[in-house]
Amino acid sequence: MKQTKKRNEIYEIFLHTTSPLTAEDVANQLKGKIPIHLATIYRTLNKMCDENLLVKNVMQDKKSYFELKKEHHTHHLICKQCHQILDIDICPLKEFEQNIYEKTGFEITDHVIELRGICNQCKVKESIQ
Amino acid sequence: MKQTKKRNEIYEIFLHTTSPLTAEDVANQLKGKIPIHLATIYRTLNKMCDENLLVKNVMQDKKSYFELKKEHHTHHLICKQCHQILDIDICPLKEFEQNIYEKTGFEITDHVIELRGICNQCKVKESIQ
DNA sequence: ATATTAAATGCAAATAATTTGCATTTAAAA
DNA sequence: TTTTAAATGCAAATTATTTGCATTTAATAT
Repeated sequence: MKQTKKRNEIYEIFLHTTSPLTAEDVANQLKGKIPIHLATIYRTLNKMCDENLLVKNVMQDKKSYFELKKEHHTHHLICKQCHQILDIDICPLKEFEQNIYEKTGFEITDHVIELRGICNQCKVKESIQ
Repeated sequence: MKQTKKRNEIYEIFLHTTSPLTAEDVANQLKGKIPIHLATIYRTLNKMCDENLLVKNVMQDKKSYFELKKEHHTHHLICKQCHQILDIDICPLKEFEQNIYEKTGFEITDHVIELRGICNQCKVKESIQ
């Protein structure tokens, strides 16, 4: 792969964000900074996934979300109110997958979890009103 | 809501299938039986979700999957080889969600899990060759 | 330093799942 | 049986994403 300004700028964004981003999110962050076509962003993001720099993940809104690939994968808490996405490091499926394997012989190789609800701040705000 | 032949036929399909179906899956099952437009299928499926007869769920292939709504929700094991979808009744997130709530105050109200891997049959087949 | 080559980019057009507007039909209520 | 609101078919719109192609650019060999 070739080192370009655009590629670096995109990668920088992920280095400074913990929550998953769509191609459009990336485009918005680059707006005003550098001119870049949305198709290029898509191509770059997908390539970075192939190179194992990022991971892609389709959420219930039918959009692809990208984020930095980490050794130990993380999951996310998505607040339905303020749309903020919180990272959690614990994976609740370790044991479960082992269990399933023992019981059924089905070997789970990868999983996606989407957790939605109301974050603490929003709940506090709600209770005040 | 109005009782129609088409609606009933669609609902019947779900009563006799355990795995989640796309609108196209439904269309294929109805092909030859009754003439029905794909748009009608989509509208019916969505309405049935509003009526809490079905639940919709977007998977990593970016398609919407529908299935019968049950009291206790189920999860699925998707075989990457034979594409069969297996139902599992256990939900691995009960405790976890409680835990998250206690630690962070984030109240998880709904979750989606997609579990992919290789089913027992496919693994056996593989080992034979 | 320069020429060469393969990858990256921009742009417009294609794709694919799903939705929607509108005219027509049909089930249920009056 | 008439009335009315919901259901249906069809074509066209929508939305996120991909792709073909011409052009530019970074990395490589000379």
